[in-house]
Amino acid sequence: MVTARIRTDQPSRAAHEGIAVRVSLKDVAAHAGVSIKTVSNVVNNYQHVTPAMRERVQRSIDALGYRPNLAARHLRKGRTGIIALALPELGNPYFAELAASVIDAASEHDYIVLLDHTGGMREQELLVSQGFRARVIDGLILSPIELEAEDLRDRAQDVPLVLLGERDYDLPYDHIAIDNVAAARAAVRHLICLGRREVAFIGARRGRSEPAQLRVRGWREELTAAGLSADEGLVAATDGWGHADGALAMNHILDSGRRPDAVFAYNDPMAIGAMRVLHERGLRVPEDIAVVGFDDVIEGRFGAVTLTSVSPDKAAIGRLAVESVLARLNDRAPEPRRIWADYRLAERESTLGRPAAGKVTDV
Amino acid sequence: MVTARIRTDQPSRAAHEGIAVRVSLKDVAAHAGVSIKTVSNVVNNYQHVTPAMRERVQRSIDALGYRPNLAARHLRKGRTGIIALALPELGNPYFAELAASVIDAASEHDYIVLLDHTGGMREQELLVSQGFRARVIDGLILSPIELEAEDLRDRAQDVPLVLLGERDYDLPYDHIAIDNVAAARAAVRHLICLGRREVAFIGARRGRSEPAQLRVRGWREELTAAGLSADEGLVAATDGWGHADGALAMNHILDSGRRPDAVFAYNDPMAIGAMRVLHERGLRVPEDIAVVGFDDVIEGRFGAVTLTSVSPDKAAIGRLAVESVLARLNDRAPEPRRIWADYRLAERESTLGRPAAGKVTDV
DNA sequence: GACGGCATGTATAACGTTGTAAAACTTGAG
DNA sequence: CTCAAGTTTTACAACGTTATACATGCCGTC
Repeated sequence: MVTARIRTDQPSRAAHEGIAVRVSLKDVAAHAGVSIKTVSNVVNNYQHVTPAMRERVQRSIDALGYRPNLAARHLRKGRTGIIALALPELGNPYFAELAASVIDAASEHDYIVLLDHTGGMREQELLVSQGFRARVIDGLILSPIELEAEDLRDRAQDVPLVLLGERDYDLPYDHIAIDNVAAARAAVRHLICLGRREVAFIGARRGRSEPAQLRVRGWREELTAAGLSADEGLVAATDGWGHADGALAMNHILDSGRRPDAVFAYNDPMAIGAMRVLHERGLRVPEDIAVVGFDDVIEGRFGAVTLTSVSPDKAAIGRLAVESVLARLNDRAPEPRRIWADYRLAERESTLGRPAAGKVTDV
Repeated sequence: MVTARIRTDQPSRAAHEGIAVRVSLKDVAAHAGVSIKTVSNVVNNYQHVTPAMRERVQRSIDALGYRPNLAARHLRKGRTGIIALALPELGNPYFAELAASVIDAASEHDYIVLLDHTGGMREQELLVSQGFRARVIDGLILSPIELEAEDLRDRAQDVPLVLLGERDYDLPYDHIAIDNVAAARAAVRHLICLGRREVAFIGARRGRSEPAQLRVRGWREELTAAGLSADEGLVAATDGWGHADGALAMNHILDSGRRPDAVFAYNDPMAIGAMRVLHERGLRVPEDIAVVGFDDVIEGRFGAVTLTSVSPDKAAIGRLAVESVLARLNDRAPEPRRIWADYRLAERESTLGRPAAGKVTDV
């Protein structure tokens, strides 16, 4: 069969007219009357090329509209220029914002991001970590939820892996996170300083125990340190981490007859779900119950009651994750590191004495 | 330099121990004592392979832990198995949810999604549409904001392009969207049926005119059809489409001395930003001012006042987009089509007579 | 029992790129 | 002028895969 490729005398014109033309180094070389490798040298900014030659070849490149074939380059070099980012859920705005920050950071290094989501399910996380979902990647940034250390232990080390988030493995991989225990303690301390004495925790994960563990621990430690009781009856387990889960958990606590004067939620959507329930039940935030969330997502700043939240430096996390992956790719790979990103506590109406009045706060 | 590849007598064992081993068809062929192509045939489920041979080769594949090299396959076949999805913003939960739906749909066809975001900036959209940001893709799904028709007209037709969203081009590309004019009219009609007479529109785009145009048009048409005046003084232009922009716009309208009895916002985040302002100014929703948003993002269901919103069928949009791209890839390419996705109006507290009481609504 | 036809397996040549090594030029010193 | 020591360019062989075309073996049939 005749190859379906279209060649014209004036490919540049053809290209301009929108006809598919694939131009290879070979074509450029022929056009410029030099060898393929010389063209390659020009394309790759090889040092020893005379300005005259560079000029001449560049002219042909422009004329033909040549663009390197990445598949071939990849096959040859073993690099794709793609890193994968696997997150539990895109629906959670925290992860969406994180994804944006990773994409931007990667793009600064001329890397492109392949995005995947696991739903926080071990099965999916396993597939991702072993590269079965995306097999064209130079590196992987994974934010695991259910994955166990053992799942990662016998992973083929083909592509470098960087872990994100709250899970705490003892494994030879870079891990980027904020200090969850300290951050949780800061949040709870803030509540205690407001005079709250019964602080509920919403969002311990039902079933497998690990996720949220660190934040629960922070909650427990801080209460204990303050001489208050860390009453496990005030810890509400949930199946997921969405608004609805927060609402369910809040209802559950209130239905059990408890009346905490503060709630610390695993994340913002859950805190907002909880606030909705409080509103429905006629409980005032923060007068009756103060609420603190985690992640500082944008929507927390625009509710009827704006939400106090632990605010991780998402931009830094994205940047650090990308840099870690690329460092390992380029063999500048030091010992596996635990990298702590910054965070702060963004205080808003949900923990203030007086609720809103005036202008939109803290945008 | 010696190639860094490690080969052992028992690669499977090595793989299990996490040592990087790259196994090619050649290795499998040697191991099974057959030709490379035969192994390839097995891998590709070629029809004419005896069960015995298939069995034997498969055994070698498993033993060596062979996995096809996608770069090579791509180079040979001209396909990557990757489609790109370029959205304006991931921070907007609508787009995040849409991304999730595209990823899922793609994964059903064994395709992987490369995600990019343009910030809604023409420059970025141009780069994306011409494939300068991602050059390893089989197809592109783009949700443009500022891009003009002319920008797409002289695009090289290398990879199929499918357009998403409100922009309305007369170009030979598939376009998937809901009927924005009709949806906007439905939203405004709903407000009118509630007895509202002064309906403001928030979110006409400042500067370049196109985006939001269809929704503004729907607003205008429906008001006119109802015999009401489509007062352009009630249309607030904004720079972006976030919560803060909605808040600014709402403030702007109120500061101008107008007191509309309803607000129709370009999207949910803007509607929520507007509601926050109304709350700060002591105006009640819906009693004083009813609010309708667009996109039906999850957070609209958990505010103190839940938000009525136009709810596009995001799953369908994602699915249709992926199917369109793949159809065009496989040459089953009919005439460029405009495909309408479903939508409905999700009615909630922000347009009800009486606000919440009872349970979390409509999750 | 040779022969067409079919099912099965194989050798080889691409795909477009870059690394290596060697060839072809410069240049400047003796 | 020659030759050594650069600098610049070239030829060629990979990278791992699949398409093509061909070789083989096995039927049943004339």
